[in-house]
Amino acid sequence: MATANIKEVARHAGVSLGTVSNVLNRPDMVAPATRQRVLDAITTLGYVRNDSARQLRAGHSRTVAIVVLDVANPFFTDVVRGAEQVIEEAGAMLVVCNSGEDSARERRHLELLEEQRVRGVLITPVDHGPQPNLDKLIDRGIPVVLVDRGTGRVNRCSVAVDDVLGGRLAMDHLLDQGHHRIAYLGGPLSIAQVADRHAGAAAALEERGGDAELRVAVTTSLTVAAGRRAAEELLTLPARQRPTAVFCANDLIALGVLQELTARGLRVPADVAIVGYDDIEFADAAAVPLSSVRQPRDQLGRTAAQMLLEEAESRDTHRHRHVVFQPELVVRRSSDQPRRTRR
Amino acid sequence: MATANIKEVARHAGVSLGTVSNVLNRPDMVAPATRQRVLDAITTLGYVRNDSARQLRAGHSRTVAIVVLDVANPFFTDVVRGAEQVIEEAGAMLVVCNSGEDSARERRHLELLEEQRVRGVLITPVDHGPQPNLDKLIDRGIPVVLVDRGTGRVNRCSVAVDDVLGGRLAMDHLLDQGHHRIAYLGGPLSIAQVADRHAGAAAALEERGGDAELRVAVTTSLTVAAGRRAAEELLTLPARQRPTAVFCANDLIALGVLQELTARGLRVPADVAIVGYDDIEFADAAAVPLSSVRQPRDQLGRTAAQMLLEEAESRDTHRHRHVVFQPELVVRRSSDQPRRTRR
DNA sequence: TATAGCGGCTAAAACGTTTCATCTAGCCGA
DNA sequence: TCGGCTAGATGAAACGTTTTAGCCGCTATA
Repeated sequence: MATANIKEVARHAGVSLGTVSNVLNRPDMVAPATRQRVLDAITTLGYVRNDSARQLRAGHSRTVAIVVLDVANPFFTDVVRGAEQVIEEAGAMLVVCNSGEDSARERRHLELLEEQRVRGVLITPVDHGPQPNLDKLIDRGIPVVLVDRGTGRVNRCSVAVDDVLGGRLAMDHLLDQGHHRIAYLGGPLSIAQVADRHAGAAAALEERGGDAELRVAVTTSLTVAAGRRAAEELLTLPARQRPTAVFCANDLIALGVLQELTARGLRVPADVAIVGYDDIEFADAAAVPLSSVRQPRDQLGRTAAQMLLEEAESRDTHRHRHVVFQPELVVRRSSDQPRRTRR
Repeated sequence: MATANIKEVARHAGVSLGTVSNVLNRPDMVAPATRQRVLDAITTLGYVRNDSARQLRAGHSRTVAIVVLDVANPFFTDVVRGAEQVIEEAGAMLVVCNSGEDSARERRHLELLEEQRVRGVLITPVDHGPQPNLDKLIDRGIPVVLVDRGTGRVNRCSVAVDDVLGGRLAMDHLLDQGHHRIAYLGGPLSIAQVADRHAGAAAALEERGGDAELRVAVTTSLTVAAGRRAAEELLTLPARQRPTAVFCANDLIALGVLQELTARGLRVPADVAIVGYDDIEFADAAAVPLSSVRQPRDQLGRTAAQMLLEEAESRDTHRHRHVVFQPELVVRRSSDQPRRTRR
């Protein structure tokens, strides 16, 4: 059964085509009796609006896209949930595209989205350099908001979380607890987040002066296994040189460290304190609940979506903004034990 | 700058409008020289196809939707990745919608998707009962494939994984290892998966005869915390009645059990063996790597997508199918130790 | 030499909306 | 009685494609 169109509805209700459209879009412009007749016709015919035609007329669609690096990554899933909320409240629709860290796929997605004349694009781009694809979108008048990447570009909005501050928070906490020998575990340093978190930690240490030292162990990846290996390394040190606290670039590494240390008979936090990063769901559920730096992920998504909608509404008066959120340290058992200052 | 349309391209290239369309859609129908002229015009004008117009003409879009219960759930993210792969290979686009287990949102999504005349819908419906929304879609000629839900409806395809078999596999394994006192932990039983996995385990036990016994402990949720509580309960039993193996309805529970047992000084698997379900990423990374029943999640997505595309291609000749996949037991350390039969 | 066939192209119709300029009928005030 | 006004409804144009019927000029065939 071919779907009924607006013309059939009009005929069925004995009105003109324009009237049906008015019922749909500006219901109070049409007399109640007529309106009811039209609505009846709509239900009896099972009429459903044709969005293509609507979009064609309008010149743009009512969907917003978000292009993420990995749909399965909890960071992005939370961002998506936040964005979704805002977009849906605005009566629009959010479509999620997955670039899978593949710039060819990213480009393909952007092309399709452009063909669809989407209202705007939230994106964490695969590449860090110049982004001709995104510039093209913007030239076409499609607003783009960068998520967690390269704040500061002049022709688009962005949202991000301050990783340097995150590093600071973790380090300040460990220093407050009285630790003097501290390690930073994470890598590769080519990942901006890893480098920033380290920079923050180092800066905090610097500022506090004192005699505390920060040992850096670069891992090859941000996985549980890498964390275990790093912990093994630490254990080769003589006890008196061994760090009494480790700050990990993410929670997976931290969990690996936790596992390896307890397996080798060390107590957390009594012998070694641990602070992770990301506050993933498992941080709280670990054998020893893990202290971690939490990023306001869904707020990231919400804000990005709001900025996008705002730009889409008022392109001319819009001024691009770059919002940086502050992370927050969640202290749990893994680092919650002040260290007797013995020296 | 308003986007150029096909007519401008035609004028610019000195050909008719239809020729441009042919260059776009059936390039080899047009003489090489002309084709090149058109292509040049396209690039110099920065022409981008307008998908709305295309869809309007075609009567349907080239996008397929997947509606999941939770974008952040690893099960669904893997299904999405599988589906994505197939859909993209077919030159279409997959949009991910999140119902968040809220049937109102689900309905809203389906309405929008219907307005968009999507090519088809993959969905794990929120409600188990009759599904008038889906029936409506199908009446309209939009193919629907059920994912991991209510196989056997006659007017749509479905894919699922055999949870009963999964329960069997786990139980057979534990019996093979020589266990006689076994516990099943999970709940609430109102969740079909939880009930099915138990049913499978019970059936396996039944068939094997023997004197082994299965103790069932119903938990209130499928979380790490629930697993810990369940383990605590088990520990109140006198050692001689305590199960020597537990099969958990999912990995979160299993991880909770593992944590609690080791915290209380029991060894896994020597004192108690554990088998989980789902084979989440953390199963392999746990303190004691966790045996688990793995579901072919991305294959679920791939197959569902294939069935959908097939149905969309040939609606008339299409026969609905219900594919049930078999799960697979991944044995790791947590259950990898035959038990000396001492009785 | 007439004709059929064919490659290459054109012109026009159609898809289903929204919008906008008009039209009509009814009412009020002059 | 007439002109002006308004609420309500109309009809046509426009959005940008794809598709289809048909045209033109050429070559191969009878």
